[in-house]
Amino acid sequence: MLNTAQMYAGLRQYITRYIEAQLPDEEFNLIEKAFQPKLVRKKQYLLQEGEICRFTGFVVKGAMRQYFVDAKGNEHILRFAIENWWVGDRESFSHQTPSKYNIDALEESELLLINLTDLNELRHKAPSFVLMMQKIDERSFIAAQKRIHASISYTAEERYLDLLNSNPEFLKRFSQNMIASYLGIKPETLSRVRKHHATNG
Amino acid sequence: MLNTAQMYAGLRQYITRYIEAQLPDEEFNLIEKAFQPKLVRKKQYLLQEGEICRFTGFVVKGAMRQYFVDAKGNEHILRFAIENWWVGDRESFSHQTPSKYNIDALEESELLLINLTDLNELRHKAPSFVLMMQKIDERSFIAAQKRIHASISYTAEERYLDLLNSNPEFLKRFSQNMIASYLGIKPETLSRVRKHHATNG
DNA sequence: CGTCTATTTGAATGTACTCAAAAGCGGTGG
DNA sequence: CCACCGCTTTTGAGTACATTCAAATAGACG
Repeated sequence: MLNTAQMYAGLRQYITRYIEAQLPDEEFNLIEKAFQPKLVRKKQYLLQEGEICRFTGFVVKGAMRQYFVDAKGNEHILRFAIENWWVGDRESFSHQTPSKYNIDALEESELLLINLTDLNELRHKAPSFVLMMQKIDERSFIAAQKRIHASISYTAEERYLDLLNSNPEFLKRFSQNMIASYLGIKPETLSRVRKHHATNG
Repeated sequence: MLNTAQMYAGLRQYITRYIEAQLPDEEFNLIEKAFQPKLVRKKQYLLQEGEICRFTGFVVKGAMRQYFVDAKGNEHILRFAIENWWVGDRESFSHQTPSKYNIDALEESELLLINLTDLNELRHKAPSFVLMMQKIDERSFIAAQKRIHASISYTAEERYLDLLNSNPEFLKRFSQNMIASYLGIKPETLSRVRKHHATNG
């Protein structure tokens, strides 16, 4: 359990690293004022399907997932968010429309939240923040594109190996049910894939 | 075949609509200077795998595709770009690293290209352009997320119906081979899906 | 310890793929 | 105008990969 000073320090460090430049105190003070700390306990929701996403969150500590439930009742995890990742439904947040997604905590998580009004204000007052957002958007888009690349051309086993390579920490941290859901396969299939991969090459 | 004035007029109209505000002449003059017209004939490449993507392009007229070739030699189309869309490999362009993708013209296409240096200059000099880019990034990310959503939870038929709904113009404009590749299925499967959908509901 | 959930294993099924061949379509040249 | 060529689309039969359903085993947590 972190105190608020530690949480804001985490955000500051993140921004500084991200923009690869000094972050002036006066800018960070504005940023600090705009973000509110929030504790989300395991299995609690930050967002539920049908709600409008009012916040974008920076994960200081913990692990969240964003998922949706399809017509057959199957859960599909779209993304995980762990320390130093951002969480929220971009579409719902920007357009202020109901979300198709649920976001909940896989572990007790400590977030810093900002709402759309405050974020738009920061866009005008804190150039460092704008730069950071630009870079995040770029990175998010590239990550999304890689995911599309993987999902349209890889088999279940290849997607697993790709994840093993790109985000090995996920495999240690999350249950196989969660990993399977993220990979777009069934837990039984993931189990078989792992067995096959362990015995063979 | 358009003259250059018509091409720049197309870009100006696009930006104006996108930012939902007036675009000052002095800003547009800067933008105009930064973009170079380029004609790409059918089947010609704008980018080939292994090259660094030096340009981002605005499609004034025509149709382009971005695709990659997997280990088995199968082509997978990541995205199409038609009139008023942007084309380029974002990752390669931003990081100036070799691209995994090919971009070629499905029809004779007229583009306006900008390189990274000029784009970064525009970022400083043309606020309208920055705003437009912000909105494009957001939109691209949301579109990518939808594609992930579809590819991890929909069957071949559902993906086809989703495309039929979201981009019906693609189906009129591109061959079934192209559509199949975009959907991540084989042409034979698409043919069967269409037959099934035509006879049944 | 007992309960609940996660993971593994097995057998049958289904969806999409591969390979092969036929049919359709568009453009070119005789 | 028709014959031919190349390319796309369709159709068929067999196959592979992943799913479903069911049951057994293993782990986690109170």
